[in-house]
Amino acid sequence: MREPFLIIDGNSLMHRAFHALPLMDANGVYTNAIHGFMMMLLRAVETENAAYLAVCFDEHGPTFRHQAYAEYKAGRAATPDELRQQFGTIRDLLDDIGIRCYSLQGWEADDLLGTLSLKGAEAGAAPLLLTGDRDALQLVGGGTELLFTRKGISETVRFTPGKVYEEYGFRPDQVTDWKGLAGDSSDNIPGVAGIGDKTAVKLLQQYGTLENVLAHGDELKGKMGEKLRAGADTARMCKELATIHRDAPVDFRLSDCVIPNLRLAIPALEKLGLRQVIKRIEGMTPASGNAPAAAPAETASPAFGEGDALDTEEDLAAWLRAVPDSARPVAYLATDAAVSAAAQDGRWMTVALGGDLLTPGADFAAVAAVLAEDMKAHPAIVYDGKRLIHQLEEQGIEAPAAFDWDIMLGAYLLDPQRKSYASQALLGELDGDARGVLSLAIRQKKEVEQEAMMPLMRDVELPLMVTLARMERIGFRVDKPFLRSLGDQYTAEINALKEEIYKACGVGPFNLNSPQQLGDVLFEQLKLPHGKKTTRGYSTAVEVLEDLRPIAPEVIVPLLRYRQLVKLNGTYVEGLLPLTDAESRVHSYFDQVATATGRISSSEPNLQNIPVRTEEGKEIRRAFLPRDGWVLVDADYSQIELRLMAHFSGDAALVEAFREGQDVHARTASEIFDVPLDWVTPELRSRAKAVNFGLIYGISGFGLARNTGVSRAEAAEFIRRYFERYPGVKRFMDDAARQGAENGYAVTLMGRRRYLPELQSPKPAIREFGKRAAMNTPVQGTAADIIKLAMVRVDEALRKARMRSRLILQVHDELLLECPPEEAEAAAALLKECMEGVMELKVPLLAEVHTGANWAEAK
DNA sequence: TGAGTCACG
DNA sequence: ACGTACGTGACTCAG
Repeated sequence: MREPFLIIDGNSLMHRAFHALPLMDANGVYTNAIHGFMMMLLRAVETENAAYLAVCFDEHGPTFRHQAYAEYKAGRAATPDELRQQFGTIRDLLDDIGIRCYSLQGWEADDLLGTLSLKGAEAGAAPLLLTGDRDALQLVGGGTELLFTRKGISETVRFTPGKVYEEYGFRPDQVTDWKGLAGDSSDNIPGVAGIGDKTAVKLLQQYGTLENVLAHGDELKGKMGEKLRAGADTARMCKELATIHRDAPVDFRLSDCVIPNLRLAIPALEKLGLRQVIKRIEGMTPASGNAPAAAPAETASPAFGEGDALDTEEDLAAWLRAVPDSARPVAYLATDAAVSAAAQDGRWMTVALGGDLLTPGADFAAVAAVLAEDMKAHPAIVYDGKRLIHQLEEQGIEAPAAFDWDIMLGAYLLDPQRKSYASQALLGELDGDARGVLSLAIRQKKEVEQEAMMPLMRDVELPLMVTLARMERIGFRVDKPFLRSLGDQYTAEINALKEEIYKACGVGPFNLNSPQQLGDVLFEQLKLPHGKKTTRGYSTAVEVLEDLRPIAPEVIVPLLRYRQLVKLNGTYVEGLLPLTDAESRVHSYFDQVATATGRISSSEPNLQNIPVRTEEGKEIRRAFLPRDGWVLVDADYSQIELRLMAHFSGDAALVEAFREGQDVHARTASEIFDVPLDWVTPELRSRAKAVNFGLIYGISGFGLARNTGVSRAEAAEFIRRYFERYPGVKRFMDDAARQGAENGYAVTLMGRRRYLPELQSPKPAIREFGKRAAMNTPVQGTAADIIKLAMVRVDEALRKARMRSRLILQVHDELLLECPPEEAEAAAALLKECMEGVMELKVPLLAEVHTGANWAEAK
């Protein structure tokens, strides 16, 4: 299926928008035409589901070929200053976003439209012109269609050849003939004096072309004949003037026109005050506009059948041998049905997979072996390389240790908030084709480079992908008998608690797991005072129940215990056991593209939320074991987020606390409660700790109060005192929020970005949320950068030292190794070294290491 | 499928 | 003038 290639006449649309909209300005810069232009562009991209986009402009300056036409155009009213300025701004804006613009000295924008539509169709796309210039109707046909703007900027009409005829009574190729005869006052083309639209159409319907009309001029009687003979030369000239030339010497590659992430426009649009446009971008579904699609091969390999179902792994091997180094890296995509490859010179091939009589095709293992061999020698461009590694290893094939690029990771770095990184969402129509992977990768590399995230990709995300794949494959051993016996204890106690609760409530059995039914019993039947309400009824969350404990302990105490045990049993015993493999190991999936801040997430099972805070919960950790006879070595960063706060803010007191190795919460307590360090009580320290947490989350008095139980006034006072004592931190927080608003995104130490459209919201609550995210993201995100880099270093160091110890888990600020006992000491030292030495900050990084026979012991 | 709850950093 | 701590995933109920 041909993918829509939207080609916009920039001059036409800017004029159209300028005249349709009242003048608007932001700090003295006029913006009405830009606003209108962007709205038209976005609507067309979205409704047409465009995969490619180009914008053409006139290039003013010396003209040669079209001098006559230019002179005519010069006869038009000069472009007003208020519009002229906007042309410069829109060009910069489009460049910023990465939308391909074409302009060529001596050529009009519509010549470029004509040329690009021809080339686009040749390259396999479906060109769609967007313009308000009727001349362009002549370009319709041969696969090209046209959207003609109508009614200001709000509507367009779609022209196919049939629609042109229906509307005007002549074919697209007769547009110039028509203009030669009837002229076009808006274009300063006179046509033949005395011949108007209707007559021109009649003549063309009879004679076909202008030349033929003139040749038969003698046959025409009366006034019309005279007019024609008199105006013949003018008519020929007018036709020439109206003719669009489709041979402009443009440097065109369809892959250059892949639509970039339009969110990139947000910071610049914000500066221009174009909120409506921003909203429009935010409202777009990822599949439109944000879904860079792929270029079909511009020159397909003649030597090998493209997508020929009979191609084999030998054909792939031969194809690969024929790929010159200059055409590498090669992109690969493996789906259930096929493996395809595409090279930088446009050559590509597909090997269909099969394996039974109904679906003949190559054997995946055989194709995969060829693929892996090539990837080892030449790092490749892939989609979801981690999955590919697993696919290869399942076939007993050694996977490559490095990749050139992964478009899933690329898409994540460029927009970590996307809902989906499914190949369908990234590649659109070309899903399933390596050519799509290749062209998207090319686009992404440019953007990642532009946004200074290349080191993050190269040194962190790409190698980490390989490390995570290994961690997933290795897994974490679980003590099943121990877990089962825990489960039995929980179940017995849960059943007893159930009875106790029913009895205490004085009502028959009801579903304790239903917040609705529980709320009904507690607050309607027992008439206990209710706290906050939820959409469905009363909240039965722990905070609420805790408050009820003194009022109705006979119900609440067993209920809280019940809740705790049900959680432990359901999630961590019964949830975990079915996930173990034949070796009693669980293989968590580490999602590298899941979070907005750069952290990884863990699922099936989630090993990042195994209980630790309560003694009851900690028991679960005893069920996590190293390989038989080995030990676990665990290391966690001490206060990494507060240390980063110290680093970023440079705040003297905070930096000093860490450099001196002080107990930072105690120091904070001493500062804000104005007592000597030695006098800090556990109570004061715990309050100060809450304040420190609050800071990391983007502090608010309300939040601090709610979380610590102190009054709002007290919370506000704590914060006031904190900022008084730590003015550098205050400055950092304010700067973070301000920069978030100015740039439209928050950024980490390694350049990872998170876009913050919330800061543009008209709703204050949403904007406040945006501010907190702007303050938290650099801290949480940099911590993520740091531990990710440490993981890569640890993995590398272990292999270099030829150790058998291996990384098996990451929990945000914690790494876990399983080690042969004789390596434990060395592994612990290596782990500490890698984690602390990962980068040099204004304060030292500290990692605390422990060894144990199970996870509880190693903490 | 979304809301509520709760486990973690 | 407004409702809130930041970031996740699993389980359960109920529509």
